[in-house]
Order: sequence, then structure tokens, then C-alpha cells
Amino acid sequence: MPRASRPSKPARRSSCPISCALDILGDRWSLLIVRDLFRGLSRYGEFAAGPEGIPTNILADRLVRLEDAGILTSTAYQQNPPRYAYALSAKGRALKPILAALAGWSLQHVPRTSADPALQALLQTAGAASPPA
Amino acid sequence: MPRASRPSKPARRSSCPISCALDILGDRWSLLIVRDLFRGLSRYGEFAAGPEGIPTNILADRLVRLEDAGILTSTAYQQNPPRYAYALSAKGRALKPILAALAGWSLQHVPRTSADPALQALLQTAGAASPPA
DNA sequence: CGCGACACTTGCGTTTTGCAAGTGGAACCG
DNA sequence: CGGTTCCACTTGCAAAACGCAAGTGTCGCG
Repeated sequence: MPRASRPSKPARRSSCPISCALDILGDRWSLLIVRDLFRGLSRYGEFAAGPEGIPTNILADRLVRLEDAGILTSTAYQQNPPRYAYALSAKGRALKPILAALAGWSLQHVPRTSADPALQALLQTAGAASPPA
Repeated sequence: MPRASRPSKPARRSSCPISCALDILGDRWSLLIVRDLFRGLSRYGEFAAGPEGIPTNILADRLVRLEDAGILTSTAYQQNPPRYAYALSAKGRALKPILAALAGWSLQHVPRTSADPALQALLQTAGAASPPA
């Protein structure tokens, strides 16, 4: 059974919006997948080939979790064997200010960080929260 | 030896600013401590008493890590036994837009989240990112 | 001296991570 | 038509991180 969604809910720690956001996104990989989706990547192999080298079992797990959270959607681009392309939902596109804030902070305060042209272009358009669909 | 700093560096995954930010902040607790510091809390017991219930060993570990990362500073407010008050550095205060973006996203997209008055006041003074009109 | 508060530290079982290797089906090659 | 490659995962397993609970040391108070 591919694309398996879990029925269980991990239960939130509090109703604080920051805590709830971290319950969903608070790990070292989830937002990197979101970043790659913003850059136009859409397939498993593309995420796995990124410079950070995400382990493939973690990648598969995070794709399921992010889909469960409504942040991305998967659509089959071929039937046999089933293969999926991933894309951000509106909820996922709304994460752009978070990525922009993280990137801005690192560029200012963490030595030896640099945004490649594709990321710079993404951050340029971060101010507006409602891009044309 | 209290306030022990570690000499070892975990090594960053890439030079991407988002990846580097997550190397430092990419877990479920670090930014909650930063949030509490923004709210004016400064002592170990105050952090431990928060609604999320951070385990005390994790709290102690994160305080050391955040200090190592230059995000917070600890100053002794009594000598024997040594007791420390924690405060954000400039680097830590620069994290406010990240907290604001996380909170804004949750309030809009995660059901049953609510910012208490203290957090609302904090988000009011955020650089300029989230209020969606 | 006993007691509680504060700020941690330690033990230990559970969960998550991450490396590596394996699996299954289509496609290409000869 | 067998063999190899590619793609997208899945599985095994050891190491690390997590989280609960209990313990430690110091001080202040009665």
C-alpha cells in the first residue's frame, strides 16, 4: 500500500501557534523538502539528490507526513508502477514567509551561508503572501 | 562543571541558509525556549513550567546548545550554588521574524491554535510579515 | 536538624535517525 | 528473450536522540 496515511494523531503539546507549527515542521528535514518544492522540484529522486543528502527512508516518511498535514499533495503521473509527483498545497505555499525568515536570519547571523540564485529568486517574492495561483 | 560548552561541531549539511538554520534550530524545543525568552522568562524553572512540559534534561541540553550557538547568554545571578539567568543575544533577538512567521502560519492554517495576549503583543512588534488583513 | 525549593544530572527504556542494502516493475540493450 | 539499468521506494539494523522518573547538591527557613 503506497501513499499510506497514518490514522494516529501524535497529539499537540499546547495550543500555542508556535508549538503547533513545530509539532508539524519541527525537525531537520521537513522544511528542506518544502524548500525544494518551492524551487520547482516534484519527484522523489529529485529530493533525494539534494546537496543535504536526505536518507531515503526519512524522505519517504516525511512525504507521507507532509501530505497528512495537508502541506503537499501527490498526484500519480504514471500508473504502473505507480509514481507520484509532489506539489505544495495552498497551506504549503503559505510556508514561504517561514523559509524567508529562516534564510534571512542565517544569511545575517550564520557565517558561510549563501543563497544560490534559485533561492534568491524565491526570497525576492517572499514579501507578498498571495501570489497568483 | 556546569554551563559546559561542547568543543565538537556537528558539521553543517550544506551552505544553504535554510539548511544551516535548521541545523541549529531544527527540533521541537529550541524555538519554544526562544519564544519564552521573548516573553520575558529568564530562569530554568520558568522554562520547565511552560505548558508544553519540556523534559528537564532536554531543557538543560538546549540551553547549552543555544548558548554555544550564540543565541542566548547566561549570567550568574548568585554564586553559591551557581544560578544563571538566561537572556537573548542580538543574534537571538533576530529570530523574532521566524517566530512571527511560524505563529502567523499556524493561526491561519492549523485549527484550534490561539495566541495568548502576551504572544499577541510580541507578534505586534514583529518586523513586518504576518498580519494578513 | 529536617524540609522544601531550585537547578540541574543520571538511568534507562523507547523512539527516531541514518547508513546500507534489498525489492519490484518498466525500459533499454543486445 | 535474458540481462542490466533506472526509479521509487522498503527493510534491517546500529547509533543517537528523546522523554519519563528519580536522584543530587546547595541554600533558606523554622
